[in-house]
Amino acid sequence: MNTQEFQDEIIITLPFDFNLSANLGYLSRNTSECMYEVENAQLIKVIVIHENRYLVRIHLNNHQQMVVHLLNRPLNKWEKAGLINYIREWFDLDTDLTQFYEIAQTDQLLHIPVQEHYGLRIIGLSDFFEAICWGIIGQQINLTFAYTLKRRFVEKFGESIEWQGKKFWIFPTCERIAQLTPPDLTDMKMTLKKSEYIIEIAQLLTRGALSKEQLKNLNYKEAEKTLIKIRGIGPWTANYVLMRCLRFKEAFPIDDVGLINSIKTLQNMDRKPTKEEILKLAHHWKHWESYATFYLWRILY
DNA sequence: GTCCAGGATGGGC
DNA sequence: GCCCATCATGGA
Repeated sequence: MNTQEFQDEIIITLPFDFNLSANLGYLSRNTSECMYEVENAQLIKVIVIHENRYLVRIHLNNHQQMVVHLLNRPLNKWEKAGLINYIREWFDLDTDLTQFYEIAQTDQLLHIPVQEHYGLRIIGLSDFFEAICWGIIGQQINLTFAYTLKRRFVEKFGESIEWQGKKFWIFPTCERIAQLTPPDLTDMKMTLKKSEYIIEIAQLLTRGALSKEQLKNLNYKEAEKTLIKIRGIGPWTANYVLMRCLRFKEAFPIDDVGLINSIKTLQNMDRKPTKEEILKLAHHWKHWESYATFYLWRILY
């Protein structure tokens, strides 16, 4: 094999309106995050594609291109193509935001967050199981505690790659979690219900009764209905997963406390807005509800 | 000590 | 279909 077919660096061309610091700003919003590390305008993460693990470091070069360095292994050309696809989807690089920015410019809620975080894209959670677990973990508890629970979960049941004395974690597989019993999770202070939900869903995924590919073939409403039928996944979690993992632009976690509080703040209200009031405000966002929500979150977190 | 948090479920009506 | 008690723990 000709060694010149291998390489450890990839260049990715970015949309003109992409802003790395806006995106790293989102990624560094919580210091307890355990699935990647942000430092000195660089992002380090383990990316898993077809059970292959790539430890990557991402930063910008002087030409506003994304530079991806492989830290644990070289790539052949097929792996390179797969990794580029993964990263383009992760940062939603193939979505044209022109229309969203036009809408936002004249929107009473969105014009401020969009001005402040221009260039931000919805950062994906490509791993379907991770997206569902993160949704369930985050139900009805404050974000700080949610990050603590996720870290315990990942460090107990996930694997890691060591690099320069640091561990970079891989989210636990559904196969691993499918073998657990609820006490394995309640021990780390997850509620019994959430423990049951996560294990049941891991078993669904393991036996192929639910998959990201299956949902990809459905339209938004069908996919939402499919997810909500599953115990532990309600309207909020379904839309969170559809937004961050399946990338439906119209996904809208309208019950989200963060969204509600963000609107309360921006509207200078002395009470929380009702669902009807939010729907009225969101009327102009058609097909961009997910992006609107993501930008509104940035006001608070 | 009190209130709230990136909600969901199952029961009653 | 809507309302509501309950889950359950930690953060502020």
